[in-house]
Amino acid sequence: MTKPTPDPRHTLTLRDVSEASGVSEMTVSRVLRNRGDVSAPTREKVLEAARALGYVPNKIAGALASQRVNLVGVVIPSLSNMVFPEVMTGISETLEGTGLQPVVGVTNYLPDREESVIYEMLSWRPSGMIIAGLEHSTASRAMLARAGIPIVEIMDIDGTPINHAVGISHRRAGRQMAEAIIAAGYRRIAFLGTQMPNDFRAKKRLEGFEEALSKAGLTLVDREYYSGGSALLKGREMTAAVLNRTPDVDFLYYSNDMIGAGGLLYCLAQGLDVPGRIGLAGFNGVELLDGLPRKLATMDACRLEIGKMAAKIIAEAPAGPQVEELFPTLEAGDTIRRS
Amino acid sequence: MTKPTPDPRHTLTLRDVSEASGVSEMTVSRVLRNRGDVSAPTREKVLEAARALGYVPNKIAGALASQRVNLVGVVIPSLSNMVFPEVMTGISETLEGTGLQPVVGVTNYLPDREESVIYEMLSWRPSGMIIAGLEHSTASRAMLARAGIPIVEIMDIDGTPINHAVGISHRRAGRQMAEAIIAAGYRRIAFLGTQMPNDFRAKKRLEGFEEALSKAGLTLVDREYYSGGSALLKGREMTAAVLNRTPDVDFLYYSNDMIGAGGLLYCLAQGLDVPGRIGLAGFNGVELLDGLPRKLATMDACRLEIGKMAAKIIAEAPAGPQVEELFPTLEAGDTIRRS
DNA sequence: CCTGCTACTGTTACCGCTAACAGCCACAAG
DNA sequence: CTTGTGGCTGTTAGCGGTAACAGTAGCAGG
Repeated sequence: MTKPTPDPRHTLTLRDVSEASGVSEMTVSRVLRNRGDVSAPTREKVLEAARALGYVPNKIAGALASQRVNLVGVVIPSLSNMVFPEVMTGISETLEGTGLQPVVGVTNYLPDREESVIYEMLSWRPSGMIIAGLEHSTASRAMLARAGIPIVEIMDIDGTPINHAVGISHRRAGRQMAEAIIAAGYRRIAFLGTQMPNDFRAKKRLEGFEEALSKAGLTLVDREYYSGGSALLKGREMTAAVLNRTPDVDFLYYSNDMIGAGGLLYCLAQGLDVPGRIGLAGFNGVELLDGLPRKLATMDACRLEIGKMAAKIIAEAPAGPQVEELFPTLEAGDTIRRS
Repeated sequence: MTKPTPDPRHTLTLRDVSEASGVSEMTVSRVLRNRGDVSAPTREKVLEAARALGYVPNKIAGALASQRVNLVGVVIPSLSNMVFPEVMTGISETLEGTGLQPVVGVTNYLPDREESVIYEMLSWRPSGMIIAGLEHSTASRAMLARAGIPIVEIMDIDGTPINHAVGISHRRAGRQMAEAIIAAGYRRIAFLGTQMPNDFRAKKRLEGFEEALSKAGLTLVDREYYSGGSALLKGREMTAAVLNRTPDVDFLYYSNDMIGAGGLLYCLAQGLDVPGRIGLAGFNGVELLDGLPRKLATMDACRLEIGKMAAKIIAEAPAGPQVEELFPTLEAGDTIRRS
């Protein structure tokens, strides 16, 4: 008489597989991890038993025993703005095949939330962390610094990284855009952006932008902020507000492509001559918008590349700190006058 | 002479905090988890020591010992299409305060990938799983079924759930849209969608749509598929192709709002009378697009609500299976003729 | 025959934490 | 004085795996 089927509600362990296949737990472990030498027949027996039982290894126990966790924490402010999904794609692609796996945490641009997300992630002892931005609470920086794992701060390099960093200079990006706008002959320039005190990158772009303006003896003739809601719609509304308040404005600089697109649609609907009477520019190089009637001027933020390089750094865990600056390209599109 | 500072590279354990504060590891554990009775002064001492050392608990060990993991696996096909981020928002909001935390896995609509994502997640012994769709490989279903945790399949209810399900009937959604279109007097109707054999929900919508057409004695006069690229741009291109090939088409039904928006912009640019000469409709109710010159007809997919209800089921872990059907509302917008 | 080596399998001791239980003390009640 | 009782703290024994090491057998070479 064979042993009765064990309680099917009991979660399986190596011991179950070991008993079912008549070898030690250690051998089962070796088979399932493809590590060490196991004879072909034994291997077959074990795999067969594991499959038959529907055994799923317990990584918690495995990780505790081996002191190795194949997870990489990724901390980003938001998933809904088109920029981070692309970064994630880069990370996933590069991690593929390294045995590492990304785990995402979202902070909604809240420093407190960031701190708790980091804490929570570190408590799972990941093999590395990728975090958007260089601005973190003191506690966050301290936790990361003493975690003893590679930390990569991404998107931005205007500041002091904890360890590694991959990104672009947003300050420079803002400056370059301003220079291009000025060179094209625009002079009465307004800024339209999000009201997010913790979007440091948007803030830096604006700083660089204003810096370049002031170097040319100019200042912003108007500015408008929004928060929440549909970006495209907000872009329309803000644009209407600015045009109404400052009718002689000749350029609108948006903090992102989505509100820029809303503005563009509004200007076209109003029959304004774009880019003759008025020019527009955004930021990000969102592929999503390629189908607009006219191509919005923008700067691509190298998102895919940033994801790939960050993941590469984690996978290779270089000894010394590493800072990689990428250089966005300005795409003038159809909304800046050509000389 | 005081003890020398311990190796700062050594990762901290409860023992370090226990030594630093002069109490047992157990008491430290109790303090850090707020469990059991600990005197106020002891509590203070421990917290102080933990903070000073920068101790981050090891959840791997904790989970193994307590057999409890505060993680909920969420398996979705994609992050870049505006639909799942909103579902995630619903999940996060509801999980907030339950002590549970979502962990996302992305499958890119690939069944093999889905299987490995599920396996990987289950190996961390989460407290529950939320998975998009009802179609999974036999192995996936088996793993989920015997994991002994609540499983919620979301988005769709046209099929047999493993356990719980929350979603809408996509077949019915397609049917309803067709009925509205027919009622508005359109007769020469084309379909434009994605070429994704594994997007079962889009497929079901189309089936329902055609079913309703045929009940009215109609068939699709044209169809066009695409894959990859910028959805807005593809929408334009596909629309151009259909209008070119079938000039007398009078309605374009898109499988999602994004390509629908591209089509809308194209039609408007061509000076076509929308919705007089030609009508358009999409699917999803993407808020993002609210800023378009004209509001595209669509059906909202109840994404936020689905996320919330799924999370609620996980948190409450009801005894019996539970299937929740939600009912999307048709938003006629400005692209279907009003009677 | 012994040695050394390779190929395979088993034993033991943890990994860092928590459940369960066992003290200990002060104080109230009998 | 004994006995409870509640508040607080410590001890012990795992959780389910894996690293490290310890066999064991078979076989080639001297």
